[in-house]
Amino acid sequence: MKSRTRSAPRSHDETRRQLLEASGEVFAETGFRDATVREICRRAGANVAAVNYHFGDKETLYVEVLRYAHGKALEKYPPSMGLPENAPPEKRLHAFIHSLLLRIFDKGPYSWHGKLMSREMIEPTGALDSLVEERIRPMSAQLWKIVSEIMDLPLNDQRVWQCGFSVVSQCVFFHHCRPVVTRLFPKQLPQDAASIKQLAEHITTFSLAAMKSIRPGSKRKGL
Amino acid sequence: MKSRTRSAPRSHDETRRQLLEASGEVFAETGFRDATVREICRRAGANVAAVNYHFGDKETLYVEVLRYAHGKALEKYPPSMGLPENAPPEKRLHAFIHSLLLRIFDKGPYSWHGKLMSREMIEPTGALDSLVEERIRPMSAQLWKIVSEIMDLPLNDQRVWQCGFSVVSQCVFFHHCRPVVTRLFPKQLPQDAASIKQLAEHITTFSLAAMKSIRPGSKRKGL
DNA sequence: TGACATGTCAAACAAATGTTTTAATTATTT
DNA sequence: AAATAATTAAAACATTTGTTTGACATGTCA
Repeated sequence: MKSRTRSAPRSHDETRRQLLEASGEVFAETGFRDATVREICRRAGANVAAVNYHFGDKETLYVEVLRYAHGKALEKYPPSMGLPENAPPEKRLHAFIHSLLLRIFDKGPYSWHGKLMSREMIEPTGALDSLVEERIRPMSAQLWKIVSEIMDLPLNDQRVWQCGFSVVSQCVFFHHCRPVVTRLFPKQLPQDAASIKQLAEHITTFSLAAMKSIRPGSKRKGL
Repeated sequence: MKSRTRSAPRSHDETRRQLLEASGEVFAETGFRDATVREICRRAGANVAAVNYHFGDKETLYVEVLRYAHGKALEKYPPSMGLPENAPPEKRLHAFIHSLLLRIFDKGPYSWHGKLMSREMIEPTGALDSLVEERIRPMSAQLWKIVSEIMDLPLNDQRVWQCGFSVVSQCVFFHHCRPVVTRLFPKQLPQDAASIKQLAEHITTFSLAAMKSIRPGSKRKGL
């Protein structure tokens, strides 16, 4: 017991990681309920009892997977995209939008992150609470700060709040409504890096124009 | 057999209807898999065997419910929005946005229709194909016509297509991301008719400003 | 009224599945 | 090398749940 942390067995962490990867896939494909522990363990090359041994139960595994996925995605595509804190807000907005799109449309080994999040929207589990507080709220704060600077309005102004959501909504739309968009216009869904970049530019242009027009002192006020 | 349709038993259709209503609620609340036949029958005041007797199995019941919900929603919100064809496109855009929001935030007895649609986004069933063709495509065509007029661009221009989606995305956002928005800002979710109206005005102003700025010949072009 | 069809109900069935148990295996430490 | 702790594996367990069954009730028609 004394040297337990140091003497971590060779393949413990490896099995744990394999379980996380496998369950990420399975949960994304079939949802929490339809995902079976047996299938997860099969893909992870582990025994049926492995989930319970390493995570306690299926639900705890799910919570850990959400954490793991979001962490990996943020690590791969940081919201600032390497931009300095004092860059002009317009550029930071573009970086924010572009990185969010990249995370959403990522085709890499952690692409199931997006699907897991979508499922949480429809059917929130206990995992969502901590996810919102730990990951999403800080990101939102960043966005609202950017919007507030662009619109030259205080952070608690309702217009800032609304415009922030207008920005995010355009980013997550293609992700959440993919089945409908696919059926309406099979060719138009963002696929490669180029089309994602183009979409990011559209959303940035669209939103910037709107915000600058809404902000106080602007001459153009919509209709 | 000869007089079977005429001599339909007294409570047959009634039980069937009760099952549809009850399962609509339950499917929307918990999803297909988590919905139990026992709970559905309990709410419908029927026996556990009722689902299998009337619909064959649980899956057929689900398909029938989607049909049923679709019909009810169309009945309550007919696609026509009451505005004349030749009204200015700005006003038609506002009407389009407002009515879409009203549909989304409807609190009526068939409000589970929206949730079922959301679930179809995550996990499309065969029912989605006809739903898109019969209901969503005509509505989209209306919107793109409006956007095309506002931006003074042809219908097949990619910018028209993108801006149309930017408009819709803002409308469906609060519906799809409600769990997150609720946790971030519990007070800010549109609840009553007044806040829905206000949101419709924001989205209209935001989008109009953006589109007029993007359209050719405009002096302001975002950043 | 009596025979027949139809719908309802309680109970049981069968399959899936999360979890636990117990033994075997492997790694680490003394 | 022996002992101890940690991990894996196979099997069994317990519960949930969709479905079926056979009896009972009810309405229809001869």
